[in-house]
Amino acid sequence: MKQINIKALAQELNLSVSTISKALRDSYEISDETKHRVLELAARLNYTPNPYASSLRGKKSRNIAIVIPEVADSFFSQAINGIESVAKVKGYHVLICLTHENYEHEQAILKEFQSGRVDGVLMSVSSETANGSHIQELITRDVPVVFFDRALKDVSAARIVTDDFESGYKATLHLIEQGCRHIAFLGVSSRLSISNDRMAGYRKAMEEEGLPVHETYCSASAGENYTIIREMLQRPDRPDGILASVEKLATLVYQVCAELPLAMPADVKLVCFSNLGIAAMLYPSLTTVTQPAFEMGKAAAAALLKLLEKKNTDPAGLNMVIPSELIRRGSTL
Amino acid sequence: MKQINIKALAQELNLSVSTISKALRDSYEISDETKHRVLELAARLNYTPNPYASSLRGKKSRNIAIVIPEVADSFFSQAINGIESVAKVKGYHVLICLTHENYEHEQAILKEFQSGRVDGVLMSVSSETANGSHIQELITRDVPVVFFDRALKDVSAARIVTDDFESGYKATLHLIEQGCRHIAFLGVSSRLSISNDRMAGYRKAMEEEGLPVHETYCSASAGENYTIIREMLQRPDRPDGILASVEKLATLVYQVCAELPLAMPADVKLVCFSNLGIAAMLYPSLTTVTQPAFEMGKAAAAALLKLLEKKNTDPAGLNMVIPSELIRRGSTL
DNA sequence: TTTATTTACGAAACCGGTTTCGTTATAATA
DNA sequence: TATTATAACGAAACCGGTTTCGTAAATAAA
Repeated sequence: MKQINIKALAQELNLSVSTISKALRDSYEISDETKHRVLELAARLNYTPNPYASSLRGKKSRNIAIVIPEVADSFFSQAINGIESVAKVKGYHVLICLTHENYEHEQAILKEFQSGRVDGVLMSVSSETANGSHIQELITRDVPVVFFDRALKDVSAARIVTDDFESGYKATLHLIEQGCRHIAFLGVSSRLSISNDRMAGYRKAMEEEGLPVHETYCSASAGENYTIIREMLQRPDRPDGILASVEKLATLVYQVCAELPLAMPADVKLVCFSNLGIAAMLYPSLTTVTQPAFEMGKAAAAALLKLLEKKNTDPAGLNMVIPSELIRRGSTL
Repeated sequence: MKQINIKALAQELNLSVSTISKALRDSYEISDETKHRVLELAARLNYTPNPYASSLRGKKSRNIAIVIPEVADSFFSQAINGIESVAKVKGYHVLICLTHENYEHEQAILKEFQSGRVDGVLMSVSSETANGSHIQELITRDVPVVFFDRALKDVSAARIVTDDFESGYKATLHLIEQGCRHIAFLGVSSRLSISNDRMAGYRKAMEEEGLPVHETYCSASAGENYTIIREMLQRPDRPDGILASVEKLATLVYQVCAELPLAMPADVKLVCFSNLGIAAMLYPSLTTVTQPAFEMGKAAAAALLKLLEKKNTDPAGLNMVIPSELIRRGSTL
């Protein structure tokens, strides 16, 4: 089947391609009657404009990218829905790009974006990302970037985050109140603001109570993390409380506890940053720090669109901190 | 910052744009020395080709689309990873488009694809989708489509599915063996093959045992589904077994049972089609029919790429049925 | 030496919209 | 009536790569 393009419409109506283009874009130069004829024919022939042609000429793709570590995570999948909900009404398409927590992947993806493939980027950096030169490079080339959740401190871009420090602090206090004395913090990366801030909140709470801090970093590999958690819980001085900074780690704690076995919450209490809808149906039900994922996605997309629409906006003015909620459930009670 | 394009490279090296283009594409027409100079400069200036320009000229976007109802679902998020893993090695980009189980959304998305935005489409149709004219139209315009998991029977396209009938049959037999007599099937749509086939397997098992069938359709709205399930479980003749065809419904069953309260598995036993990694940590742990999501994604992407590379391939020859696995856990034992 | 090939490159058309800059009627104003 | 403004449209440049075709110089074959 032959693709119908603007030229085909022009021939059919005995008009020029420029007239068709203007009619489709509702230009004042075209009479209402002609516009009507063009629109009618376009609808009848099921005409769909070639997005690459307009992007090439107009230097605008009307695409925005979401760069995230993975989709199989309740926070990210809900954030995607939030982003998509605002992008759609503004006529933007969304490209989802996965880094799989890998720095090289992230670099390669952002490098590609220098080509003009997208007008702007929403990102949550990978746990391996140590510096933001690849992000800064993109911003230098006039592709605005908005961080959501996982931001880098050495890049000046808008950031939509939660109150990570306070959440870490409150979650730790909650564990302490429930009687924990050896509380371990499971982070994902020493470079990540979310991990650092949550850990700082944890550390403050521990130090206020004069308790020793145990900070452990996990990797992107579920297998390695399993080993780390298992060894940690097998030691004689094993923790009686765990604060896990990402959802993936909570599953492993449940698994290891079931295997050893250790009873939750009697032997070990667990709090996890998570947006899992079924947290309440786990055994025991999981105490979570739940982030406003959908709202964060919406806010991040709104910030990016503001940057795209008015170039002279100060990114720092778009920063937002949206509070998380500590939901106490069986794993700590 | 000025975008560097092929013309900039040409001026810098005192060559023509065609020579640069050929050098970058490793054409035999260009001497090794010139190629080397071009590659070196391109790397030094961080040149990234404009994908829209090549797509426009070449009529190939090297983009494939994944059209699915949602991302917040363990099956789809794992399938995405499978698709992405094969697309990446073949140099294709992946666009994820969400229908939110809405037919109009799905139609609009596919209509857009008539523009040449993507070279091919992988899709799992929405639960509202009753007929495949929008899909057929796309295929007519030479955009190949491959179904994965949720296929439409009236569209002739390659389909990568699981053994839905057998899975439904086995899951139902399992419930019967565990003593259930009033087993309800929770489907998502009477038009969907997965729902129909699973239901047919359920019906066969029930009829073989001379048991009455109870088929209920749920919608895309969690609120409505909650009401449906709650009313079903409050009736005097409430089911003592449930076979849920999608993950979202299982969560609601847990919730309703906790509220009424009904004990699982004593009062109600539950089997659900799901890929949730934490199914084993639920209370009670969830008996699942687990699909090979990652493998299905890989197979679907491989089939699509085969269609893209050799036009004359028969779609029907690419069909695959990959078996699911019934994993017996606490909710039925 | 003459002719045929090969090598290495450039000019220009092309992809399909968008936009600028005419141009020709017609209407409005002086 | 002469002049200006306006309405409605077309021709062509343009976006940045890709590809076809042509060509000059170097090399090989006759």
